Amino acid sequence: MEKEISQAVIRRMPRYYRYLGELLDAGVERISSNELSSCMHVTASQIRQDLNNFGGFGQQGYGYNVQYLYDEIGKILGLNETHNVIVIGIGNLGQAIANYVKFEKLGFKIVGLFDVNPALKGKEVRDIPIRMLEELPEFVKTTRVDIAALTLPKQNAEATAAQLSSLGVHAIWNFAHVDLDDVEDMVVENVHLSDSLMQLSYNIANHKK
Amino acid sequence: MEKEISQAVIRRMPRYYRYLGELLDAGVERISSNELSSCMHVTASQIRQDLNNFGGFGQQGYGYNVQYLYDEIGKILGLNETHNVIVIGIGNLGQAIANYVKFEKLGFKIVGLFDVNPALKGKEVRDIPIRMLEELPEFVKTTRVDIAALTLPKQNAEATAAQLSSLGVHAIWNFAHVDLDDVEDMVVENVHLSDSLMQLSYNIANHKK
DNA sequence: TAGATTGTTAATCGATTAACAATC
DNA sequence: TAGATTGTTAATCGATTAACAATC
Repeated sequence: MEKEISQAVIRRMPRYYRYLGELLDAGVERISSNELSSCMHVTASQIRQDLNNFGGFGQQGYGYNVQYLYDEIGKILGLNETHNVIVIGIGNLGQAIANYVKFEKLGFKIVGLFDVNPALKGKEVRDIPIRMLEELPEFVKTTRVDIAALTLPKQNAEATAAQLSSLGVHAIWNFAHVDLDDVEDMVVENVHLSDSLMQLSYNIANHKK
Repeated sequence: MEKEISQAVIRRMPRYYRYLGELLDAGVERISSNELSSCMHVTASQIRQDLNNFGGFGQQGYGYNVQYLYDEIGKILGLNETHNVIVIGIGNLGQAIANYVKFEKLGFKIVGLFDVNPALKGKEVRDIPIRMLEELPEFVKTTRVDIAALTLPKQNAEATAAQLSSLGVHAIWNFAHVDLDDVEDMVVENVHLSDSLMQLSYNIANHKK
């Protein structure tokens, strides 16, 4: 890979993927950057620039083959590989994620659930038993874990992240309201729900009438 | 308000708010943009630029008073007002949101829960009864609703959004995996969890070793 | 007053858009 | 071949960083 691709581009890729999926479902075979532009409300120029970061997927005079482009973007996003996911912190949000079937369709498979609350021990979510966090080191010895979803109180997030790193788990989907940028050798994707809600609140207050 | 403030700036405000809150908890009274810069991993220049979009909150030679700046950012984000929130779609995610106490501390109050599934009718989450979606028009007549959280299948999202608009609810916190940009007179904040997961997947695959 | 640090202007950098030659 | 539409270079726009005068 020559040049680093900006996160601004990466953020748009899943959206392309979604629209192409819908076009596929609708039976559309080919599409031009211009047509895609008008349904996605982005410029055709941006679409072509974004895609050409990864290669030339289109054909002059024709446009893009929807199925082909969909598959290629899937590969770019790493969706050709299955990802094993564990969820740490089985409160409401942790359960919601464990239950979200949609993720499995994208190749993200929940393989383990962990909590520190003994009352939850052995309970199941979608046939997956809740284990105690202390069993984690043992667990990762026998099961590959690609991603840990952290849905736990922020007080415990940093220590857990550090432990995960030492156990060889190097990607975190972080729902705890704390930054984990400092963790050694870790890829982190943050979902800060309260930040999102505050943004909404700002935009409500400053909505141009 | 003179010039529009960019969403890039707005996105950073909740993060400032969080760090200042933590400094407050730690008993810190004043802080310079430089100190804040080093703990937040952003440039001091950006901090000062961001803040000065909204006014001069600091003092030369002193820095910023933490409590004052915290309060001011809270006001900027509209957190001085209480927001009444309804949740539409009481699956796992809807329940998780209804249960998330943290939001109440920020002034977001869950006032109603709605679903289309009759089996849920009358069940309660944190003392709030689940109502049928058809009761929504009646409900908004008696209760102010500032924000609707949409945690429902994407098939129903667009129609529900349109209905909300017609009922006078003009802000949506959207968890459905569909874009709602076209809805008349509506402020939308999207939380696309699967997009976020795909971004993580990309960054795992392209993590520089 | 001297030192520190802001608020703000200017310079740089990067991302988006426009234009067009290449080519299917 | 003519028409369409890409891939890509150049132009523009906006956001970030640097610099410094203002001032507490």
